[in-house]
Amino acid sequence: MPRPRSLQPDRLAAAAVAIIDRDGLAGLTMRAAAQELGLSTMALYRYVADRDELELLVCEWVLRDLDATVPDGPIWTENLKILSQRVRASLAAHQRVVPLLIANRQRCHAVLRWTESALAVLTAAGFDDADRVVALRGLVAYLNGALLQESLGALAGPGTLVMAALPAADFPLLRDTARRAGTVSADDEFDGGLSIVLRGLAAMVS
Amino acid sequence: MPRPRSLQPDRLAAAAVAIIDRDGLAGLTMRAAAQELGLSTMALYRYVADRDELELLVCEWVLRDLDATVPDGPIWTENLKILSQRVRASLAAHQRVVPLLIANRQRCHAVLRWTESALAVLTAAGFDDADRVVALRGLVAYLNGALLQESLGALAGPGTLVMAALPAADFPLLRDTARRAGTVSADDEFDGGLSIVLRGLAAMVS
DNA sequence: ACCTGAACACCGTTCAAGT
DNA sequence: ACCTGAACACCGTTCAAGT
Repeated sequence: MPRPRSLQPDRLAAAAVAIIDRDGLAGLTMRAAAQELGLSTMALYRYVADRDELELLVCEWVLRDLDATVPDGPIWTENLKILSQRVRASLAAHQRVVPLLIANRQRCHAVLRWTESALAVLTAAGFDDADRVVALRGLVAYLNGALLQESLGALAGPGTLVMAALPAADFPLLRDTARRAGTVSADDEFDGGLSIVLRGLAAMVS
Repeated sequence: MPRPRSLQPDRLAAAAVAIIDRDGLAGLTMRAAAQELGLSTMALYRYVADRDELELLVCEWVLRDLDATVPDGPIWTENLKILSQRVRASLAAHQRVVPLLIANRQRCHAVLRWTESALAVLTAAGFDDADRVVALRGLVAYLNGALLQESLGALAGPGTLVMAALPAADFPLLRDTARRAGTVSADDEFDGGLSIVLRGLAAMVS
């Protein structure tokens, strides 16, 4: 009579995410995850082959509720905006997972489904061949970069404060811009950058 | 009579970069760096306080020849393009350093000087206040994302091949786009994405 | 069938000692 | 003043053993 598994893969992923949210990416170790679940370290290897697989589990779990259906509004740039904001919303509560998502972007099923939908919007807008490749990769590059920047520290975080304290003689504009940065909300920054990319894409097909 | 230091900080950085180029980021350890230089591990701590400082040294070394002067061509988007391409050119031979650069973006002197110049171009183009913050961060988000994508694997790399082998029933567009991706050069991809962002920026001031 | 604990080959870093 | 080696508290993972 087989003893039932004491764990759902879901619970393992949730525990790992809880650790990341609490202690950061560096806090996620096989030992810490096992302890969070009240298991021995080696018990985890019954559920994942190695640490890499645990990280993939984390990615899928964080995006488990991501709506990857194609928005069908009349303006295609708005549809891309909706898709982009859905990703950001899913990650809002688990920002520090972002580096794992970038590393697993080609293996994570949720990401692949999202990408298929983004391509559907681009295709309907008239992109094809090399243009579609460049458009998708350009959008994804912005998303990855913007989400990563947010995950590494808020616009008003300590790094920006250091720049705000730079000598005015050497870095007048950077110093001034860093000071101004504190007044821009994270939402406005993301949406503003996204609008730049979307306007650039629109210029590509017109 | 003080014994002369057996090492220039430059040589330490160069050795660390050589390891990264050869064995990847994971290959860079304090022990490996010391061995590369024929020193004991602990000798390194006479030159850097910790591993973090070694990584900062790597960032400065890789960008040591980065020209951060402000291009003074008549078209400001072209000037931003030149600045962006200079960064990519500096990193071309050391792509795997990119994650370290992103992590140290607010401490690396070479990055700060570059950013000051990018801001000079944006300011001359008429950006100010919150618009300038959003414009800079949008451009930097694209650059970071694009350079990181390149550093994690070529457009024609194994990850793309996996996507090209996806089931046509579930991922028709992604599969097709991944197949097409192999025909787009890394240069064209980067420049194409950059053009999207620059056109979007131009639309912001007109 | 599922879980555990010891052990191995690694990390970064502290500390006391050598020349 | 500069460098070394042992040691400590960590990693991920292998393997043999327990129930």
